[in-house]
Amino acid sequence: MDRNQNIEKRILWVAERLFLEKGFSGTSTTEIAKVVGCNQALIHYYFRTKEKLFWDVFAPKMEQVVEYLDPPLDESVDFLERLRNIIDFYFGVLELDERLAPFIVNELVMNPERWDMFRNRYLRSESRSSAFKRFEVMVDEEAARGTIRSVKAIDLLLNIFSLILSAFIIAPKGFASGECDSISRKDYLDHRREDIKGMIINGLIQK
Amino acid sequence: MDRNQNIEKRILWVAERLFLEKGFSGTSTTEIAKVVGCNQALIHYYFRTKEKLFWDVFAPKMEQVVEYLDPPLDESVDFLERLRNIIDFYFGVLELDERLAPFIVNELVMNPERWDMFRNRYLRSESRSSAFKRFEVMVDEEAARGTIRSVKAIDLLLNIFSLILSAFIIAPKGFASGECDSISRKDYLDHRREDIKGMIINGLIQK
DNA sequence: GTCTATAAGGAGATAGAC
DNA sequence: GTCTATCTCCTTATAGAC
Repeated sequence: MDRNQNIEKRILWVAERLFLEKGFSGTSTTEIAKVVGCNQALIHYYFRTKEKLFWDVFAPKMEQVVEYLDPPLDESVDFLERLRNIIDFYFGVLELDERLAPFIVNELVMNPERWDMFRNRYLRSESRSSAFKRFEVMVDEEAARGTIRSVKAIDLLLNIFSLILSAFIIAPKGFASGECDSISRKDYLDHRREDIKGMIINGLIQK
Repeated sequence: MDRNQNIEKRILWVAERLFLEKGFSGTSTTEIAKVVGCNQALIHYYFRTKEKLFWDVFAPKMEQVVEYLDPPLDESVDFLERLRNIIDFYFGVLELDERLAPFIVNELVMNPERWDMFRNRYLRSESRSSAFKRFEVMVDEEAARGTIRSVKAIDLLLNIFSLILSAFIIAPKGFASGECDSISRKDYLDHRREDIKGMIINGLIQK
């Protein structure tokens, strides 16, 4: 961290780190101040409340994540390859910062008010639903052509998100009872990514 | 609640409900006392600390969940049918109390010390690992016979747990952006259970 | 066994000096 | 803009009367 940045930015920077690591309620403004190297009153001078600080920290981050919800759809490859790319893409987003998945589940999904706010701010937009519609059309066309079995796009997306999110939530904690203690986290995640792709693709292929 | 039960049991009963609904840190001993109808000091008289109360509440519940980790394996039906039964079984366990999945993620998986404790107490036992070994042998045999594609048992289990847990975590909050607001929660869960079974089974069938 | 009272500490937030 | 001091509230936990 650059100690010469202005304090407001340093507060944002530290708050982001602590919120991600210890959660919102697990982080006190006092602690943020201590790490920043200022006093606790200054946090409130700049951001008034802790909740507002939270949104000031994560609004830009969420914008960025929502950007990612439109993965580049390379039209030159077939549907299954496109799907593989999408999975790689989402997985990659969460891999950029491994604290992101636990954060999303804990602070957004688990917290009704925050989730509503997030949903209204970022998921209800025109571009959002049209992106989903495009995906839906793509899946329906493919099913009609008989290259994949008939599935609803929403179910497919839920399965994909479930598997990817869980890879970062469940697994790091050694859900496998010692099975993945010996291998590195990187290897573990690589393995999960490939297995999830295999799972999804195999589940779609027409028998 | 039977108001005539002894207070110790009523504290356990109330604590369980509040811990499940509002999480451990979101529940104060003061609030538990208020609901029980006694004073807050009594909580500490019986359970000494809040953390000990937590384990006294959930140890029996965890015993029960771990029991369930050995689903009845009906040897008279084929492997895929057995797998369907297993998925139904796990899904049913979480459906018994829908607050259980969020609780497991929030209080156990997300909390390193608790997870270690849970793991050491309940998952590292002899019967636990031998149950997994039996499952592993079953999967390996089936793959060798060629009825399913070759998968590692641990990957299969991770995928199953990921999908089931997420069904209770992600979905209730309307991940689908309005898509599942209109249908009942029961319908939603039924749909997810069937879709997950289809997904897993389809992903296993040999091409 | 159950109570009141209170200790001891931490939280978020604000007032006001500089 | 940054500080100290403080307010108010709430937490877990304990001491001691009954």
